[in-house]
Amino acid sequence: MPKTAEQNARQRSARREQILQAAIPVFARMGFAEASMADIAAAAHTSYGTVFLYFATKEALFHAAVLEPLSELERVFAVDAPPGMRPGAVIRDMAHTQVAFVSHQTSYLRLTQYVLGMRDRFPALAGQLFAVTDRFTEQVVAVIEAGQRAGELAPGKPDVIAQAYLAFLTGLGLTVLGEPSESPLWRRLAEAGIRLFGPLDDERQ
Amino acid sequence: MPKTAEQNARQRSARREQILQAAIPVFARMGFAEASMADIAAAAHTSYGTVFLYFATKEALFHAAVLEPLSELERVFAVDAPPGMRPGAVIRDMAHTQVAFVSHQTSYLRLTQYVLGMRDRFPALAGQLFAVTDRFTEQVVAVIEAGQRAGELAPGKPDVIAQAYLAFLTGLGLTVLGEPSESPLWRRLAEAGIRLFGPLDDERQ
Amino acid sequence: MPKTAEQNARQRSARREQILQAAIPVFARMGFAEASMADIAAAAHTSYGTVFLYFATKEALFHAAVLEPLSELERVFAVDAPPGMRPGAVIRDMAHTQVAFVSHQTSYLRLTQYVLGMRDRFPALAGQLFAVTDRFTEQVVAVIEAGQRAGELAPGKPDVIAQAYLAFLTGLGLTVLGEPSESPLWRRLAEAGIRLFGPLDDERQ
Amino acid sequence: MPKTAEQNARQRSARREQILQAAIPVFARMGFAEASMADIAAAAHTSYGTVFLYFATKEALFHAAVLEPLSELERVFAVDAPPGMRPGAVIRDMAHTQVAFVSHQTSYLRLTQYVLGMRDRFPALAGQLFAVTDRFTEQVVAVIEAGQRAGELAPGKPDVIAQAYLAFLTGLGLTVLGEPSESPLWRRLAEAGIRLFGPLDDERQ
DNA sequence: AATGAATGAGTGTTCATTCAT
DNA sequence: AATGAATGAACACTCATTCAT
Repeated sequence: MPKTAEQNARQRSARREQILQAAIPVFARMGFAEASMADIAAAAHTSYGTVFLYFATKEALFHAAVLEPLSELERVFAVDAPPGMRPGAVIRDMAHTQVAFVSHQTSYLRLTQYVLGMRDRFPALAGQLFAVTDRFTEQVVAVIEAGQRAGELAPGKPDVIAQAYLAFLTGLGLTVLGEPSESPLWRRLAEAGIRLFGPLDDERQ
Repeated sequence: MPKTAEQNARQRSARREQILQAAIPVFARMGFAEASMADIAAAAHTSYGTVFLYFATKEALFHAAVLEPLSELERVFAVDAPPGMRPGAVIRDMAHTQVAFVSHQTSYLRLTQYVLGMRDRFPALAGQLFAVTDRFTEQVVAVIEAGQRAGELAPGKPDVIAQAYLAFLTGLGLTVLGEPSESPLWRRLAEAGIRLFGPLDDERQ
Repeated sequence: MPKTAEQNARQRSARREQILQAAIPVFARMGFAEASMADIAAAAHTSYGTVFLYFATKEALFHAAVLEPLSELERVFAVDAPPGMRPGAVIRDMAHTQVAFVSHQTSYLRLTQYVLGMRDRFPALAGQLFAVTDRFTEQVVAVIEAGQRAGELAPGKPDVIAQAYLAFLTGLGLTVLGEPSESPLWRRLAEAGIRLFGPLDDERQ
Repeated sequence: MPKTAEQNARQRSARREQILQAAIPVFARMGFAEASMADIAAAAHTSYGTVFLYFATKEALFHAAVLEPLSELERVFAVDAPPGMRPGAVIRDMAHTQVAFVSHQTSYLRLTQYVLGMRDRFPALAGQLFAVTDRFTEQVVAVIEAGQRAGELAPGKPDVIAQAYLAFLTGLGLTVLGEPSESPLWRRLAEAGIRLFGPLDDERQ
């Protein structure tokens, strides 16, 4: 009995995902040029030729590896405060969530940092990443402004603060070495980062 | 009549430096694998073969490009307060100096971030870079402790704060896009970063 | 539908042999360094890259070219007299067989002589070749001793005679110029070489 | 006081000889392509550039290294019997002298064998070497004919015998491994080789 | 759809030759 | 004359892409 079209489509997209997920850590570890399609095929437990059935070129696979997880990233990094939550608490939550995410998604984040570092080599991809960070920064700016209006944050240019916070988050992925994601260091670093916002009720946990 | 040994030595070391300085931005822009020795030779205004007279292999050139400017970096990043200066002021000075450095040395810093991101590919180099950041963190910890003892900084684990500051500095290089080094944004970012230390007299300039 | 494993294996080993056989005369004519992999690929009617699918490096191909035909060589050079044959006749047969072999396998023999001449460059290979000649010499010594005991050969140190005969055989490959293998000269040279053994019934054909 | 023209010429030719003599073993060990001009300069204790003052190209140096010692070789290999000496004794003397020469001049002889093996690569040089062996063979033929006429040698085609003897001499250089030139083996091998001529008075020393 | 062998363009490295000093 | 730095052509080896099965 032949498979239905839907079964076929499902299987195709599962295989595609399997290759994509295998490619991310390989690209993150080796960079674009030194990651070979053979490495990726091996990591995905597929044969060499099959990779090309799903991604026409290495460049296309790289693009997909960089861009497809972006929406998930953006979702996690979206600042969605429950209505009525106080801005200071929103920021606290946000920072903890995002630092926790950094502590888990090392491969993919390192890949994005690789692309950011090689802007000139991957201008289109870097552009998309900067668009995401721009949208992210805008959201953070809005929360900061709310916090400052509510008197919960010290004054200061919100866009600069947001950019400083983004730099902090980004740098964490590069400079924190081999810390397991359950380590209490991550919570402490999140607390330290919160100071960038100038919280006036300086209560620590 | 052959050149004197001294003439030769001087010329050789000048040429070596010329190639090394040309290699840094090329490696920073393209990464190790995609930077070709021909690119580097062209950037250094030398012929292809000459590069190999001064660096036996591409790997050797890359190592030199990453490691040789390190001592200069360490000198700039050293925290050397004039005796009698108050810790809060020391930190303020330090942050401004270092952010200014980041705003100028984009190529070399991006190269170090590239190496940090590819730890698995360049373990020896990454190890050396981490040794430098460790020494740097130790110095920052000492200043923070002094500041906390003097009552100029809010309490908080000094090592965590120092690491957060390092992440902030590192992230600046990656996330700030095409800002000229004279832009006032850099000063503002430095001010924002200073908040990581928890300064109690929160007066801005 | 992919090829079966067996089909693949058979095709692979045929292709490997094709490349190896093509490499032998090229290496014999040009030596290791001056034979280019492109030459060999052309001689094997394969593309450049394909050669590397079957031999990882030029050195590996050279080793295979020198060592793999050795067992065939050793088989031809083995002295296997029918039981009851008289030692003098055994020697006569052996010499004719071996000189005939030299007259045919010019390429491969020249390659072995090249390796013997460059002992310092190819110590491992030369060692293997000397091991073969040692085994060969032992066999010849045994026949000489039998012949001397039977009174069919003049006295004389058998090992020295065997070595002289080996030198004679080896030298033929280098000094005889462009003689077709059917030329009667080869038979006459074999007869001349037989004199090294000191045959007492000096009947010529 | 400036050097006289003659002093100059003498110094030039001494320097040239020094380079040439250094080149022979290097070419013999490594072959043409793998011997670098830098190796040769080092072996000759000259600077790199100086080699090119005396030999315009590597090819020219190789030609000189192969051809210039040829006349000396031909002199040693010349069969110059004292008038009145019996042909059998002439042959005995000749063989001992020539085997002794082989035992001493390993480098240069190996170089000539290298050229003979690579006839297609060095046709002009190989041609010259074959001319020498031809002249040599002619002389040996003459002695053999005299010996056969005098009844001191068994009958047999003199040119075939001479060629067999040449093969024997040539092969000695390749197959005898690391035997010091004073070893008695060389005398014994010479004796063994003499049998090629079919001496009728088979008295050994 | 899946496989992996075949291809050849691209790059690091060597080294004979040139040449300024 | 002597030196050794500079040059670029040549070659081994890699690997993305194609394609026959």
